[in-house]
Amino acid sequence: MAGSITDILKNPESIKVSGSLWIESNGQPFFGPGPVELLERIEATGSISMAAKEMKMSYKKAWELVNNLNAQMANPVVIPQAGGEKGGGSTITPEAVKLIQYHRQMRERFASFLEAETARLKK
Amino acid sequence: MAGSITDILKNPESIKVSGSLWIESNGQPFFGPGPVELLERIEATGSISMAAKEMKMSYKKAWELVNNLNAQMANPVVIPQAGGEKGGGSTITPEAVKLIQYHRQMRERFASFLEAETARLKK
DNA sequence: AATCGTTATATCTTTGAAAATATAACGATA
DNA sequence: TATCGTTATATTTTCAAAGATATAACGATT
Repeated sequence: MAGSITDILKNPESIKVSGSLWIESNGQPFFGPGPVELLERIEATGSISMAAKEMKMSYKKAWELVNNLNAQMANPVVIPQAGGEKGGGSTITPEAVKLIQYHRQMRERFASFLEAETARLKK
Repeated sequence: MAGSITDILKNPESIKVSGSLWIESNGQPFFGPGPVELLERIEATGSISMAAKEMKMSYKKAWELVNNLNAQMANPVVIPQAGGEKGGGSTITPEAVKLIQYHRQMRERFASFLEAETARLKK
């Protein structure tokens, strides 16, 4: 529409509003898109190392994410076991499932917000 | 409230939803909080180098931001003059003012969204 | 033409984060 | 007790982004 922001851009059709969303605790981010996917893959594979490999993330980083998550929660979201049959593994707790679900819903609302902002930009 | 996400966190009172917002063109971010502040300071000081210094940003980076902005717009947002009285300087165009205003309003709406999400988290 | 502080650009250096590598500890199973 | 693949942790290496530095070009004013 006349008078919109897109009018003053060189490539009006390729424009959109984008963003990122996360949950902070103690002033620092602890639960964004990365940890969500990691938890989901730990649930699927039963292993931190396999989940990390699937995401092409170093085991170290994955382990740090898990550790940080557990530290912020009243009860752990991942139960790791070093040693045992097949060398060990990790399982996620009901709290983790709850977190994942919540984040997914939140992201849907955020996606709507972004779409609305992108639409607004053009009119 | 019982059953909320905050119940399963170690520090429920310090939790909040946070995020970042920007405008993309051609798939890459070109207008976020940094450029906004830079444009505002160029307007105030009449100089890219002074604006950069105020933000403790290298002149190089500031110049790159300005260049990138100008490249994405149908008409430049910053008019630079090398040489002249006092060595030169830069002014911003009405298009720049429009962009700044729009981004400010957008950020206010985003702040409301984040507050609503933070509130939702706790109930 | 000499001066000024700025814009414009190239090049070198730093440095901090990510990745890669290595190694130890673990515990059920056979 | 030997094996397995995992968790747990430290150390080293790599690499790209940021920063620092240097230099040229610019043009109104004097």
